[in-house]
Amino acid sequence: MGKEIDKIFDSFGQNNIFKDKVVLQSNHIPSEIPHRTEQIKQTASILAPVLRGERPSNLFLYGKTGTGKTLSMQYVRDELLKRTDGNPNFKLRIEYLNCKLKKVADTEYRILAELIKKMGGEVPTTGLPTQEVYSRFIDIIDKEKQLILLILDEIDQTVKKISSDFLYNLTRLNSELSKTQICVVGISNNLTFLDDLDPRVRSSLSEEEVVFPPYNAIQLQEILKQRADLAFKEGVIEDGVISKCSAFAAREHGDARRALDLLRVAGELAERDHSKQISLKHIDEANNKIEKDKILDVITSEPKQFQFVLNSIISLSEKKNITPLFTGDIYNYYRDLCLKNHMEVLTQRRVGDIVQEFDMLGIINVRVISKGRGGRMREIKLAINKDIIEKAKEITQKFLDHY
DNA sequence: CGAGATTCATGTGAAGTATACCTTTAGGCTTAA
DNA sequence: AAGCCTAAAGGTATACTTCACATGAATCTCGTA
Repeated sequence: MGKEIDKIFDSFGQNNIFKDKVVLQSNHIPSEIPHRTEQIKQTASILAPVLRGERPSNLFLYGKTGTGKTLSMQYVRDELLKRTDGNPNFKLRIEYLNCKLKKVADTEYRILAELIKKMGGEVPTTGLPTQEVYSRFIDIIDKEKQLILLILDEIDQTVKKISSDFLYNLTRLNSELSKTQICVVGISNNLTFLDDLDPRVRSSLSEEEVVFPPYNAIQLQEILKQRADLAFKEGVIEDGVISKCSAFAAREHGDARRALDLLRVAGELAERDHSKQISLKHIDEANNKIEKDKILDVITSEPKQFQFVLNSIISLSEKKNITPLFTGDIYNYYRDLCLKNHMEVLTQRRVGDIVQEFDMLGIINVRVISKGRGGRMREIKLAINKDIIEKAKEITQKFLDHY
């Protein structure tokens, strides 16, 4: 036993793939951001007034996932902080918040609570009127004279739960603040997000806009090469690996984050194989692994009723092998499942909403169809491959066996 | 035969309810002077 | 009398339920050719 472990750790120690893995991790901010100079310049010049202690225009960034929005914004943020750090004349705070985080920042209340926490305050998870949380937020911000830059990432994800009044209020907070000034930077993946917004909100939230176009395959290759040189030891990358990575990512609307993840995971897999090189095979494996991990992660963190519903969908589609499932079938199966396990049964209304949420998560595909006299219903298909379905079923099954 | 009415099974929005938790307040008890 | 604890009152966000109306195309109806 001891020898086995020694073997594992020893071979891990003599890492022959990575030189510096950090540069491939998604939170890493490189010193150079290729092909985004124009966007960074724009952002910087819009936000530059903060350096004189003036409030800049509210700003809105949009582009698809992995086009460097967050990265560029964080780069600009760091530069701004570098220049204001230690300046006694005014204080600059830049707070970044990702609104997509389920159960953390996906409602008005929770976003405010999260912001307060970041500013060093405390707020209970429930029980307070939102208005009260709002005014606490104002209090805590307005305690001392400062300039606040609020970066709300992926606000489009929450637009259904957040009234546009909230966004409007945020952008107009300044009138309620005496010492502090605030500026809102919104980041959105959805290019049509602004169109669905109340015109008042739109005009005040996006006084300025910066668009991030997707990278093309050539640009992706350059990005990958640059980072790979830093991350990997010499010669560990087999020919064609980089171009395959970028091809994969280009297929996904030029998602650079995806490409980098691919490369990193492929490296990890190669390391685990004790290979001397990262081969094309590793890229394929990495592609599966990433997809799988991402989905399984989401499923695992879902509450039990959601797991029951998902389990019903999986079991039903396996058992009957009818690929398009319909709402009614699923609900019946789900209800039996609950009864068998002595669980409370949710209403069909609610289950319908849960199914819709799974659709949003990309685990299933849902389409409302009308079968004429046969009624109207959702047509449901699993959107994940066999391999993942197996695992997903295990997860949800585990949940089930507890009862 | 074809236009319009009907129908089915669920979609969907709004309003209501249950739960878990928060603050405030008033009373009761303890304590120290 | 001041200070502290407790419990009740009054209030909220969130997840879920209830109620009522909306949908959209296959099917039916019925007047017409």
